Amino acid sequence: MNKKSIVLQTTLELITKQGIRATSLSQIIKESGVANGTVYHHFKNKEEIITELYLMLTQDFGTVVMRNVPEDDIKKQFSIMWLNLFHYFVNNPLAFVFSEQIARSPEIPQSLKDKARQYYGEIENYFKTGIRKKVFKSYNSMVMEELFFGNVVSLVKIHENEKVKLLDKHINQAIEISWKGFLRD
Amino acid sequence: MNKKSIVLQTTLELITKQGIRATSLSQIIKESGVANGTVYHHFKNKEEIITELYLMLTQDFGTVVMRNVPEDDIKKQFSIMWLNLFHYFVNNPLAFVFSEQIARSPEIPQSLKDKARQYYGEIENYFKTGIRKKVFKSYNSMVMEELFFGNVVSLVKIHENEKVKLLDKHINQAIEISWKGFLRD
Amino acid sequence: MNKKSIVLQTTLELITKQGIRATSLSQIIKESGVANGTVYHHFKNKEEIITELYLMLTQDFGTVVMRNVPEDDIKKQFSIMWLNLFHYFVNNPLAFVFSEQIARSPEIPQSLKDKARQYYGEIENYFKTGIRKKVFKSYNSMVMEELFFGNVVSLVKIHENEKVKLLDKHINQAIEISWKGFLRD
Amino acid sequence: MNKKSIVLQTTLELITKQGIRATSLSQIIKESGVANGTVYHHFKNKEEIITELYLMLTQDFGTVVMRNVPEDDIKKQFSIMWLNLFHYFVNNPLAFVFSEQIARSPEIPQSLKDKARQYYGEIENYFKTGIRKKVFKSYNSMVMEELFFGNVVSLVKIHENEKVKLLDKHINQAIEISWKGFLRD
DNA sequence: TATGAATGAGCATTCATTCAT
DNA sequence: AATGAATGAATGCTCATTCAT
Repeated sequence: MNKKSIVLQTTLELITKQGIRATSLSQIIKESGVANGTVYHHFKNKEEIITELYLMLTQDFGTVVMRNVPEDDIKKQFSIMWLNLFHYFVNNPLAFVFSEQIARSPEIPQSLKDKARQYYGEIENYFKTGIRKKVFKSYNSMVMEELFFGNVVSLVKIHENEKVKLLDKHINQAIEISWKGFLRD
Repeated sequence: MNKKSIVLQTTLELITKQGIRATSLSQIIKESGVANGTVYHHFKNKEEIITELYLMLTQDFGTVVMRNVPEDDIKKQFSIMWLNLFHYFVNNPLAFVFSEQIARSPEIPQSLKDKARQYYGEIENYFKTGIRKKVFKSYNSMVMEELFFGNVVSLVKIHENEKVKLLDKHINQAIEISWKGFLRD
Repeated sequence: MNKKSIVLQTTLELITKQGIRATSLSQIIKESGVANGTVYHHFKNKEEIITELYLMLTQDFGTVVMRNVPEDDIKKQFSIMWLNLFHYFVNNPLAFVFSEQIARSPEIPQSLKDKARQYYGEIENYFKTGIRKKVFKSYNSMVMEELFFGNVVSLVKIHENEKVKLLDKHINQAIEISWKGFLRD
Repeated sequence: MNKKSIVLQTTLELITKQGIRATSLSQIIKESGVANGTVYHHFKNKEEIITELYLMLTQDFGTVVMRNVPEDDIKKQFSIMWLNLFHYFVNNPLAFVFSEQIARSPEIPQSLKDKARQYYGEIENYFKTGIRKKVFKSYNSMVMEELFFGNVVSLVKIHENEKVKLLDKHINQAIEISWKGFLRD
């Protein structure tokens, strides 16, 4: 494992723990046991570390969400997508942090935000298909996506909070609530 | 308007624009035109400014959410609560930022987070009543609250994004989706 | 003597010894015994220290050159001006360094360079008068000024070199050479 | 063109543009497209690049100044030498920068400075001959050289300044002024 | 001959905070 | 109540240089 990877990995961990702004380069350097200049040999500046990290994490985002999604059953598709996203965030806290911070933080350049947006393309397609098939009511697709996404996020937040033990039962309830909202009456 | 208020107001604006971590005391001082020491005369440290700001913003949170909520009609209650929360966030971006950052950021002490939690008491009651009245299915109440809350947040985010013009139509769709999810079949 | 003056004085000495670029802020801080942040309390950045120093040094430049210059005798005027400039540079090495570096160095903003230029106004007038009085041949006045100035600089350089002891005799020779060059045949 | 030459050439250009101190090795490396270590393969350190460059530029200095200088006519000799030097500096800005910086900058070792000095030997001889032939007044020869040299430099500076268009007329005036100063009355 | 990873001292600057007035 | 001089740790970054390949 070369120094560059070490830096990336360390940064990943620190940001996950503390957020982007709270993570200083000095901390990254100290934690990773790499020399000051070494970081700058591999990265142009601090932002580039974060950008690279972000790209690493999001590049497989689209495929992750669609993993094991069956061909036909639109309801099953919903559950699987929902859980895929949920587990992805739970297992990739940084990806979650990034997703949450994307809208606001100026640290993440617009180009990246746009790139992230495109990963949702598959989700958008899903909802449009659902509407065409008369399963979902014909709501605005951006609203649908955002609510779907937000529902997953809400559950991840409960999970993260750690004060409450999140059970499978709760997750299934959330999926059910989420699903029902979009249905045609 | 005394110096203390000026500092609070300036901080409010800066945090809204840039987030908590990105807002430095020097910036607050420069922007507010107040002297270095004056800030420290009124506040013990930077954290105290934020805490005080947070308390200012959230103290009327509970009443805001319940404003104009009718006695009987549970569906109308839902819409009004939903919109109250939505408009509150749209008009108080800092409150929104805080809400979003509460879960994660270590800058906000746990005591405050707990305090914030209690404001949701009214919402919790609402859902419990709804379940008792057999309008809502008996989901876990924390899940319900969090999803309700998250749905509002999702819409605020669309609104904030500014790329898309959020119309009343979209808001009504969101409320409908949100409401349907919780219903008994 | 307040901290700001100490910083200015220390910087003056260091730049005189080492040149502008060779003088680091850390050095200024160490040498002046002032805290890091104190410097930045008084100056916006390193450039501002240099600018302020430069203005301090050059503001009396014009009057210095014309000090004790007699009314009538154009030859005596020449000698006095020449010596005024010479001694000014010898006694204000930084002013000399600055003068030398003005043309090239990008550290000194154009606005300052222009300001410096205007101090030469008196010298320009002197030569124009001399031409009108048929004492000097009618050379281009910028050429005359620049050569006059350059002659002084040449002698200061010999003086600075320290390898050769510069005697009054040499200075007088230089003034004579300088004077004769401009004369009408 | 091998890597070593590329490095030298790039350094030459950068120093000409920015001065010695402002030119960093990293810049040289970036600009020349040569690898980090390659520079250190060819040069012991940064100073050696500059030294080598300096020697390259000055080695033909003596011959340049004396190029096409006629045998007899002492006045014609003066003009030619003057113009040779002028054009040399105008065409070799780095040589000019070096000449200007020689006296002060500690980056250039004394040994080099002495070496440069010796190139002026021919000029020294010229003036001594002139004095012997009773054309020049018997001024100190170092003073004469330095003023001669300084006069050329003054014109180069006007030329460099670019604000004023330097015409042949001006150059001829400068040569005339320069020449007249040294003459026996 | 040429490469580029690695280093750590040093740089200019920003930060939250203290304290005398 | 209000000021602003003073502090020094910390930040992001550049530098010249070393070394194994």
